[in-house]
Amino acid sequence: MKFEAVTIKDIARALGLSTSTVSRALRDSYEISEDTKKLVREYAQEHNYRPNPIALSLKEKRSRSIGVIVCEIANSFFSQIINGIESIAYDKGYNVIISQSHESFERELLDLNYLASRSIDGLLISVSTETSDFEHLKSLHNKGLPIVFFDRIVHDITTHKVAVDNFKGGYDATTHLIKNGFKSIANISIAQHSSITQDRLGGYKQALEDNNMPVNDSLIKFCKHGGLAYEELENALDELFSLENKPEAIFTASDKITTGCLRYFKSHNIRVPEDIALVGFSNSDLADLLQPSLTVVKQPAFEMGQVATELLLQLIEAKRPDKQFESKVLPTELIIRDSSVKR
Amino acid sequence: MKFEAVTIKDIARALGLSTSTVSRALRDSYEISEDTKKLVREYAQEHNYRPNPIALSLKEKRSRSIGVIVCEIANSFFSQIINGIESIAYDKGYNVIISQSHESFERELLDLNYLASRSIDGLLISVSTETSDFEHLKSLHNKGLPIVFFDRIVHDITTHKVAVDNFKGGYDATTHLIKNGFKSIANISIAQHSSITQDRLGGYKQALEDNNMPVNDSLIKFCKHGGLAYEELENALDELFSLENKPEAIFTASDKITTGCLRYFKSHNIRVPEDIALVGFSNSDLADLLQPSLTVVKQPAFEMGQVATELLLQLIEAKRPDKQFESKVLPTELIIRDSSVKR
DNA sequence: TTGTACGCGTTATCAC
DNA sequence: GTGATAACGCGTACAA
Repeated sequence: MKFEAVTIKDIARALGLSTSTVSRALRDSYEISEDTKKLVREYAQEHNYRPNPIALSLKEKRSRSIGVIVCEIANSFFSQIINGIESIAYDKGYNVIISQSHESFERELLDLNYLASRSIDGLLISVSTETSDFEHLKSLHNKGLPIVFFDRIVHDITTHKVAVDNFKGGYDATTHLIKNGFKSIANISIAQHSSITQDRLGGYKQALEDNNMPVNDSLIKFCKHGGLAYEELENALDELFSLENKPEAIFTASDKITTGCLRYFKSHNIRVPEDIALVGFSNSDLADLLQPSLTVVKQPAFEMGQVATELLLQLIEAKRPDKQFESKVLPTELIIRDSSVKR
Repeated sequence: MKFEAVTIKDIARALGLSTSTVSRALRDSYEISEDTKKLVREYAQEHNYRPNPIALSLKEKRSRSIGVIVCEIANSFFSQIINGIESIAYDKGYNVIISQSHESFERELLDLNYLASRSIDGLLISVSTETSDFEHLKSLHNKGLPIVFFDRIVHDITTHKVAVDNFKGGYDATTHLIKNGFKSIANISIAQHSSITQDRLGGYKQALEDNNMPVNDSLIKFCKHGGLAYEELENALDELFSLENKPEAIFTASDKITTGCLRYFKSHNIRVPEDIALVGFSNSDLADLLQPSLTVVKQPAFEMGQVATELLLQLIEAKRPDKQFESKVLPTELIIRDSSVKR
């Protein structure tokens, strides 16, 4: 803080002691007499002494802050994750510094640079949809920066990872559509190379195969930029709806894309589920209140944030570099509502 | 970062110079010869030297980080605000440390304590709905911590403040309902003492009066805890619907309360707007996709975050303590959709 | 039981 | 034009 805080030196001067005595008294060292301790403690209490975290950081070569990079804060899924991150970090006395990549690789590089320059002790990251080159992360990781990946994983880098069972999420959603009688089922995901796309798409394909249905590539669309810009999704949907074999249902693999579809349908007077059914990954609080209420694959976002943070802090506070890394897989939940059920 | 970063000392040793020379060379001091500068710059570049922000903080007695306290991150309105805050802070090289009060006074005290102990240079806060005692903030403010209030303002403390024209927002929403033929109009807000409640309720009352309609206190409800718990809102609605003179419309004064009403109506099979009309403050991205699409009073949240941050940084970086404080008032926008219009 | 001196990384001041 | 030194706040090895 800008205003003058009480320092150990101030206390020492006021009490006619040396700074080391005061320091030790405050840390309840066995070397200090009870009388002195009491004196110091009372003075410190009264003047609201707080150790200066910056001085401590400099000394200990750790900042007690962790960096977080997500594509967007203003997105239910990620804000719930951040909530989970904060809940753990706060308890352990760590700062959380949040940066947004806005799904841009370039911006992710800037963020990373910024965070590195802020001396973070560790990094939690869900890589941007554009990111397919991981050198920037590898380089930092090799220099010793503890990293934990969550949501969108980087397989190339060996460290802790936390995600949901994306394959099963995709499989369950697609199976649900099939069981409800929908024949041609489209899939819209973020960039093709993303780990979540790979897994969710894999589940989608497996479900089709298990039900002896063909996998039709013209029904599979990717939004390279994560559908952050509506136009991107609009193009994909325009293409799907101009197909001879129009889809009867869509499985969408991200929050933004899911709600974007609803918006497209509304503006094109396409009825859900009569004209087309919809199941999508979404953590929106409002899914039950939408028109129609939305069948979703929901992720335990809060827990994901918590688990990732616990792993990161464990990594940071480990005495000897750990060589055993975990890849935690959390369950998804299929919540069935009106958007996917024929009336 | 945990891993060893290159320091000025390292460069000095490697180049056979003194640390002061290196420091000056890097800062392009006129005292240093071009040759030396070039030598130092190249070495620094090559070894990716970054000044240690912690050491700088210690020296400059400023942390280049600002604290933010909001009730919740996972709320469109506040996540948009945080977006605005980050956009400015990032540009100016400041960290943003976010804490959530979860609408609890006690938690707000803890947050404040935590942030103060992290040596923030300034504070942006929208006080919790429970907060009616401002001594904790006054005390920090008096000690010299720059504070800017946004959204939920504290009038008792003289500093910069940023909010929307809440009175007009309430007035416009209520007037809109009146013009659409609704007679008995209820109002549900967060805690009565909150600045936004005062202003929005004021606008509501004024609109009624301007249209020669009575203000009926039994139609005015407060959610002391901000409606974070659904039960609180449920009770308020139960009471409203058991009135002899049931409301024909509701004006809700916060995001959580607005969508909570929709949820209540849905579970009670109350049709909107046939059985009851609804207009509420909300910044949800999904308001247009809800059932029914929601008439909202929308706030320029992103801008609010930006303006508040600009004012705070101005305060922090001011040479001499400013005595001229601004209270910025941003416009609200009434977006009319189906929830408030008789069919 | 208490005090002195040093180092963390940086810059400002003073000296040469 | 360059170097040595002190200072920011803290904890601790070493000295007394």
